[in-house]
This record gives sequence, C-alpha cells and structure tokens, in this order.
Amino acid sequence: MYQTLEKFLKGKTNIDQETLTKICSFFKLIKTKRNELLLNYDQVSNHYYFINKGCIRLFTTSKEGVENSRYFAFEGNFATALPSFIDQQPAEEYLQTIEKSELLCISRKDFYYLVDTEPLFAKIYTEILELGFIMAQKRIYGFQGFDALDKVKWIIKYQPQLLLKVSNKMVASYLGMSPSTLSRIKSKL
Amino acid sequence: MYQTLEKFLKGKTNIDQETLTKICSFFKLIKTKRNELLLNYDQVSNHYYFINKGCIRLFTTSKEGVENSRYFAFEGNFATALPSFIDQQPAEEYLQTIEKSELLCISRKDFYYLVDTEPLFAKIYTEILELGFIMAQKRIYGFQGFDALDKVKWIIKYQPQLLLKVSNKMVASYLGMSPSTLSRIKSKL
DNA sequence: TAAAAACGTTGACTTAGGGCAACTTTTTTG
DNA sequence: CAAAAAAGTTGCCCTAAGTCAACGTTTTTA
Repeated sequence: MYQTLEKFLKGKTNIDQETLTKICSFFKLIKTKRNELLLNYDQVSNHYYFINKGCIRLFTTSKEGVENSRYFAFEGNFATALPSFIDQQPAEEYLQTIEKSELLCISRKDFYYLVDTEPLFAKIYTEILELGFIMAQKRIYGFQGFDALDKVKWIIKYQPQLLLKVSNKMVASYLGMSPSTLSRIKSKL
Repeated sequence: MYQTLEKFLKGKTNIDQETLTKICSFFKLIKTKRNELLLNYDQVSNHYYFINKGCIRLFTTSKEGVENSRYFAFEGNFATALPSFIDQQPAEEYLQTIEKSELLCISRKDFYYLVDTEPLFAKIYTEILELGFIMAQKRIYGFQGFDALDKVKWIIKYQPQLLLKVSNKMVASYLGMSPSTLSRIKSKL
C-alpha cells in the first residue's frame, strides 16, 4: 500500500525506515470513481493526495461554464489545490479523479504536523513547493506567444503521456483551445 | 539602508534585532540605471534582489523578438528569476530594472547559508515560495478564458499601480495583447 | 534645448481560431 | 449487449485581436 509513496520519499532525501513508516502512517487509503469530485469550487482544501493509481485533474470553469484544465497528476505524484491548502481560502477550482483511482490522503493538520516535527519532511515539502513553482511557471509562461500549433508541439514534446491518457477535450482545455481546433491541428500532423 | 528590508522581515515573523542585523549584513547595496539588465537569457540566476527603490521587471522574448513581461516587482519586495535560482539552469528569461533603482543584493550561496542556519529565515523563504506560488497561479490562471477587455478590467481592479508606473507597451506585454489593442480598449473605458 | 528616438493612438486590412451544427465513432451504463 | 450518452471530426461562417503604417506626442540624450 505504501510502496510507491515510500519510493517517492526516498527519492527526495535520505530517510530511515522508521521515519518513513511514521510518515506513511498518517496517510489513509481512499478509492474513488471516474469523475469523482474531491474538492468543490467553494470549499477550502484540507487534504493532500498522493496518487497510488489513477489520475487527478485540477480544473476551473469560466463564467460561461466552460471547463479549463490546469493540471493533471498521475501515479506516484502529489496533488491538491495548493493555494487553498496553503492560505485556507476557498479553492476557486475543482479537484477530480478522472478515472477510477486509489489515493493516499493526508489531512492538512497532519501534514503540517509532519512539516513542523520532521525536518526531513519539511525539506521534502520545500522541494515540492520549489518544483511545483518551477513546473507551473514553465508550463504557463511557456505558452506565452504560442499559437495553437506551437502548443500542440509543446505538449507532444514535454507531456506526451497526456495525449495518451487524457481525452482530447481535456487536453484542449489544458492548452487553452477549443476541441475542434485541437482536432484540426492533429489532423495536420 | 536596511530599514525597508528589516520591516519586510519583521512583517513575516517574530525576529530579534540581532538576527535581523546578521541577515541584513549579507545584503549589498547596488545602484542601477534605467533599463539595466541584471540577468541575461542564458545566464544562471545567482542573486536575489530586494528592492529599496525602483522597479524590477522579469521578461522573455519570443522567437520573433517580441518582449513578454512576466512580473513587475516594486519597492519593498524580493525579485529574482526564481526557477533558475532554485535549479541552477539557464534562466531563459531576463531580469531588468526599468528605472533607476537601488537594490539590496544577496548571493545564492549566502541566501542558502541563511536558509540552512537561520530557522526563521528558512521559514521566511518557505513563505516567499508559498506566496510566489499563489500569486503566480492567480495571475496566470486568472487570465484563462479572459478576452482583452476582461484582462484590462482585471488589472485595473488588482494592480492599478501597474498602469501608473509602467509604460503601456509593457503593460500590454504583461497582459498578452498588442499595444494597439490595449490602447483601443482603454479609449472605450 | 534641440534633435533623435521611443511611445501612444488610430485607421484599414488580415487572420487565427472560436461557435455552431451535422455527422460518425467511441464509451458508458442499465 | 443494446441503447444512450459523450466525445471526436469536419465544414461553414464570424469575430476578436494582430499587423502595418501614418501620424502626433512624449521622453531621452547629446
């Protein structure tokens, strides 16, 4: 149950088995269905999820009701609505498993307890923040000045798994274009 | 010379004067001219800047040579090319003072020395990361699904100082539209 | 302080990509 | 496994916003 998580933690820092076991003991296994909502727009994020199996999507909807995908996290990664988790304001975004998934879930209280009492876990948290920051910047700023074709090429180069695992519709909403535009571009290469 | 920085640090955490003085002693004052480049596209970011006076802009250029502004930091704030500062890869962005400025500059080495030896400074760094993460997300994701008019309204609401302090051209490049579009929209209110 | 450079504004024209609809294909579920 | 629902594709048309150029204004610098 905790192998993937332990592997993830070991990959980030040198950590003994005892601490590892202690950290893992705070995570509870939950199973979710396809399209199950983990967090609603108005809710405050109070859980951090580690994905054992499946996929979590972070998205919003525009005032016209169009969905806008922000992030997809797959097996072996952490995901939550981090801004809300940090500042405890309503998330203004949704968290959802887009397929049947198995998640390890830790409450915010326990998470910060670990951050405050386990220096190694604090270090891992800092690394998660740093990495999250870098990735978000690269992803979003990377698209500045890109036209639709550039974006599709970018996704093929840097996140080809997305095209395999996620519906066209969601990829399109991730890239900020309509499904028809994505469809047209793919047919031209 | 260090008043503004001390005020910033005190605002983040309870911190005694001795530690404060020690932290400040690692910062050196530098004066820059209008449009002076602090970091080039291919360079690795090795300094963190605190702005005593003036303004730092973070920007890139597209392959066609069009400038794209990412962030403006004003008096009393920190700025650097953070992804590069963290992972020591070429920045792929520029750092520039857009007006005559006075900066307090700390080297990466000293910065991480403080993070590793002063728990309070580590805490401040985590807060800078968290805040930077939240702000970047809000800023960029906030524009998803916005047309040009929405973006201008957004900037008026959340960052009106920008319109006062920064040229139209740079604001336009920050909002991801051409200067003519921004001009046209402003004339319609 | 005068010449030069950069910036801002506006008009005419062009274009990338969105909206909608019809149709086909795939996926989901009872 | 069949019916229903959702997703993907494609054509047609339209619109928001970009480009380019001309011109006036402000800013910079020698």
